[in-house]
This record gives sequence, C-alpha cells and structure tokens, in this order.
Amino acid sequence: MGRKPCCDKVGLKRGPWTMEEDQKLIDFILNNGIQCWRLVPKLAGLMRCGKSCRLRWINYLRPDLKRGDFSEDEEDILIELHSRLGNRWSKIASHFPGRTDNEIKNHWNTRIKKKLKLQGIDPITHEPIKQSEDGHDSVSNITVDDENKVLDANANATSQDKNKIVPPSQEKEENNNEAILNADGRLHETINLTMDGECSVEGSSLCWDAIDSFPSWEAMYYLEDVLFFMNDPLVSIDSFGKD
DNA sequence: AACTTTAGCAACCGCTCCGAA
DNA sequence: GTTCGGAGCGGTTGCTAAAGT
Repeated sequence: MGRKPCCDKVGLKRGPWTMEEDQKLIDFILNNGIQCWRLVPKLAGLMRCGKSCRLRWINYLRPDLKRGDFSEDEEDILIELHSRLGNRWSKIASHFPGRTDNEIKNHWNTRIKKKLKLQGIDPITHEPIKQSEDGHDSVSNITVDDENKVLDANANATSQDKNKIVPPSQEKEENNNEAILNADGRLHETINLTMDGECSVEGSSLCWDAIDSFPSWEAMYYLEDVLFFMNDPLVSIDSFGKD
C-alpha cells in the first residue's frame, strides 16, 4: 500500500498567492494559531495544500519577518556559518532572526556565491580557488579575466578592511565548537557553535535550533547584552534581564 | 522599440526525520 | 519493531522585472 499524498492535489490551487488568500491565512492563524498544517487550508477556506500554506506563512506572512537587503555584517556571518554548516539552510537561518531559510538560500545562490567567486574563494569549500594552466580554476568556472576583476575590486576596497572577507578555513581554530561573531565589533565573546548548528551562550540556557523556535529580535539583543556583561564580575547572569 | 539574456525570488517537489499508534 | 502521517528541509523550477543588445 502506497503512502497517501500529503494532500489531495485535485482541485487545489497552485502558483502565486493572491492578497485574499494571504489575508485568509493571516486571519486564520492569528485567530486560531497552528495546530495542524493539514487542517489549516480547510478551516481557513483555502484551496491550497497544507504544505503550501506552511511555506507561505513561514516565508512571507509571518509578522516577525525582517525583509530587505542583507547588510555587510549579515553577509559576513552568513559566509562564516556556511563554511561551518554547509547547505543546512534552516540551521543557518536560525542564526538570523526574521530571515527565512528560503531567503538565505536564495541570497546565497544569487549573490554571495558570485561575490565569493569574484574574491577568488570557492563558495563550496571556502578555500582559495586554484588556477589551472588553461586559465580556468579547477573548481569552478572563474577565468583569468574574472580574476582581474577581483584585483580591481580589491583595489577599490582597501578602505573597507573592516568588511574584508577572510576565507573561514584560514581562521578556523583547533576547537570547532568555538566561534567568535564579531561582525559588529561588539559581539566578541565566545559562543558555542556545535556542528548541529545549535548556538548557546556559555553558562546560560539560551539556545535555539530552528526558525520557529527562535524567540525574536528581543532575544537576540538579550543575548548580545548577556555576552556584553559576561566579562563584568559584578553582574550576575541570573539577575540579568530582571527589573 | 523589440527582442534576448540575466538575476532575483516565490513556490513546488521529493525526500528524510520523528513521534504516535 | 513496524507502519503511518505530519512537519521540515534542501534542491530545483518557473515567473517576472531589469539589463543588455
């Protein structure tokens, strides 16, 4: 006996969502919450499969989504995380509150891959691209001409050393569990970053593992503040955040 | 102005994981 | 231990707008 499909596809609408559909989904979830995605379209009066509703909500309709371009700092952190976690987009996304795995994946594939190649870094291995004799690198399709563009770009970027991308492989330490996220110049304490992508602060129970479980920007600021005060012996973590 | 190519993004597909029965 | 169903994930596709010719 074959497995039942996640939904009866006959008669279901596909393709881009309309504003009315969006509104129905938002109204339903805000009023009822999410118990079972399979039931959501039925109860919300949508001719969509539950999977489609889930995707639409997570990637587009959630109220806590942060939309807009990625900042330089976000890109740096993304590159760093990708070098450690690979294409585990949901794990990576859990470090970017308000960003979705889909958004991060798209941004990586359309922009950062290109950016790294222009910098002579292989976006898969994060190692410097080796040049073969015919003028093409051995890993991707970068040509000598592209390399010249890199040199030009670097020449123009000398004043932006702060944002210079260092291939993570060159800065990896012996202990892979330790990552220092110092993109903003303040967040420089040690964070435990496991191979599973879980992130936690030493001595604290703050930990998240997926987009849906990521608290909010407040939690991120809280984490940042905890990290800031951790060096201060006069401040107890237990008392932090209490009024 | 018309056509073609490219880039960016939303959405879909198929698979795996995990918990419940 | 096995099966089933729901949720989640990553790869891929397809549409649209912008850029180039």
